[in-house]
Amino acid sequence: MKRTSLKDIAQRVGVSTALVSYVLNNKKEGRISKAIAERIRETARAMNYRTNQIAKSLKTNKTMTIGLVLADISNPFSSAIARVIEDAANESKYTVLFGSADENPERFRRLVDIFRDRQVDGLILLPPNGVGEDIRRLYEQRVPFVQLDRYYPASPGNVVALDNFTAGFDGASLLLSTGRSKIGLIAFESQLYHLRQRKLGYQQACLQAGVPPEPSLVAELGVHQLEKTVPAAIDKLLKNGADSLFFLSNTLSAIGLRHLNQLPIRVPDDLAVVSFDENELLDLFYAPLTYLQQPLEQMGRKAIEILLAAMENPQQITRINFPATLVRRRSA
Amino acid sequence: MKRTSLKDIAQRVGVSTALVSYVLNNKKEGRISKAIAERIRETARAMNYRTNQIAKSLKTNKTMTIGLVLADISNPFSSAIARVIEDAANESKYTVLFGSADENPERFRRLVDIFRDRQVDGLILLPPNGVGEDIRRLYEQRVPFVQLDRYYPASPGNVVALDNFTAGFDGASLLLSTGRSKIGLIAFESQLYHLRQRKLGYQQACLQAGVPPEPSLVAELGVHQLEKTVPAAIDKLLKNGADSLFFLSNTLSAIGLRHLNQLPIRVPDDLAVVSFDENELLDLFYAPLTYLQQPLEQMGRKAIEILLAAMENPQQITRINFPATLVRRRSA
DNA sequence: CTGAAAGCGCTTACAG
DNA sequence: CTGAAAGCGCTTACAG
Repeated sequence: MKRTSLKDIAQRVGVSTALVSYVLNNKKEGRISKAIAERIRETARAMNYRTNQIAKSLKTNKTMTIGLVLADISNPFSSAIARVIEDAANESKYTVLFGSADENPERFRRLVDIFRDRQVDGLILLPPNGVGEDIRRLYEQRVPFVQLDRYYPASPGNVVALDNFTAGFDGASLLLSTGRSKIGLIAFESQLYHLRQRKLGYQQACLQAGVPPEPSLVAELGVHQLEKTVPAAIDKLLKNGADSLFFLSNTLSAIGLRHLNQLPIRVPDDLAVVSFDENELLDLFYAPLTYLQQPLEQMGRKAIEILLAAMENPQQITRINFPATLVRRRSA
Repeated sequence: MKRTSLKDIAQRVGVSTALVSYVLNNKKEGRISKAIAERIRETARAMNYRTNQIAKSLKTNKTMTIGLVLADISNPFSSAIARVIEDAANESKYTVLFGSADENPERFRRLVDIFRDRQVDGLILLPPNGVGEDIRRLYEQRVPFVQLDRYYPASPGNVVALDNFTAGFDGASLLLSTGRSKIGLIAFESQLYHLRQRKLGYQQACLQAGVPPEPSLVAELGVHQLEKTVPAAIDKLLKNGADSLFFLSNTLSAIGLRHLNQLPIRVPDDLAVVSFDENELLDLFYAPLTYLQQPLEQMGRKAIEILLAAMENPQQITRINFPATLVRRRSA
């Protein structure tokens, strides 16, 4: 059963496909006789006409489609972002293609290429390590894109992210202000700028409080086997005398909490804890976690807004850092 | 900066676009002179050629694209499925468009229409309430699709789902076998078939054990305001004497656990608990939850496999129910 | 071994 | 008010 095309309608009504196209797109309003227009619309409805977006896209050079490259859609942070992007994009009639780069530069490049081959109108990127040059090239090729959450500060183009330095600073400061001076840091060994900034913020807060950060209180973990490395890191930091823990991402704290849950240690009395990002887990822990909240909804919407603007006017580039909110609860 | 087209390459090399198309697609191998082929390939590389999938799709009537309609990408169950689908689809060179229907039939229809307008080659659907007729119509229109997880038993077409009746039966049976006879059921009031089946399984298990299911032990909740209704339901069931709780979905148990966490009741001694589906939360609860595990990976892959087969041969339809695995842990 | 030509389903500048 | 025509970037049956 072939889909009905403009031509089918045109033949049935006895007009040109041009005319059918005009009325169905509400172009040239008023310059087409009401009677004909009505007949065309009716016939289109009767024949169950739906426009072939592929054909339309080929002609107009617009696919009304956005490519979203995430770390991993099954991760709560990624999927929360995906939802915001989906809704914001839909409101402007865009559909989103997504892919998970899995912290793998190769996969990232492949996804970007696939999306470009499909002629997406723009890209929202949460890039992994090692693709700074690729981002730069996208910029030079005038592909509309915005880096979201994660970004390469040295690569040009639009950015929407957190003020990660301040967030790290605020998290550590809270701990320090409650009398903790041996803050254990659980971080990724990643070179990702936003993560580096969080760590720098933490260090700055310590220095400023007259508490030189000790390397023995810092654990930097690879992305793999976290189920093993996080508990081991926690044990080590505790052995080294940590009186508090600062998790620099929700993946780390999610796993960390499971471990803390089984330890004969009481949060917050024996150990204060602060984490990044929201997560249902943080609520269920017996001492609801204090955390730094990213304004995801705002950030996602801003990213789409900037992307749409960039499609119109590629000259104007925007780089924004949103402040995190410190949500205080029982753990610190 | 215009993208380079086949024509550009053809002109540069001095051959027809047809020839360029042939060599770049490895068609007519051996029937094209090595020398020319090599020149074409080299030029394509030099000019940074990438094929325009939109144009190719228009001609071939294949977009290498799959539409995935979920309940809500930000829900862990949806996003876990999305990841499996993404990987399985990618392995076969397909890209996936996704959308969240939000338990809303209108949104579901809109998403399906949008995906079809974009000429997706097939659809993976997790349909909400009230779209049985739409599914039937898709079937009649010979659109390749498979219902995944949720489905309308009366609508024709491919299905990949859990054996929900047996899963419900097994969950309740476990509770009964450990001496619990007043099983409180926390369910959705939804008419969704897979949820109904879970409930029927529970009832059947009770009956078979000589424990007539009491309506006062069953709570069926609307999808909204669960943050309030789940705790209220739990309180009610406990008041009515429930000695155990059976959550029919992970959304329900996630919220329920937060409430149980604050109650002066000990799991499993005072109250045994069983839930559906995996979730990090289930681990963090002080009594790790016993739950019915869906073979998501298998189900997702099977869905793609069936979908690809359906694109080749629309006649053959497959309906499969996978068994759930009862994962016993401390809560029951 | 290679090319001219038609056509996929649209849109749109142009002409009348 | 309406239509003929070109063209978006590909593929492919056909002819030579």
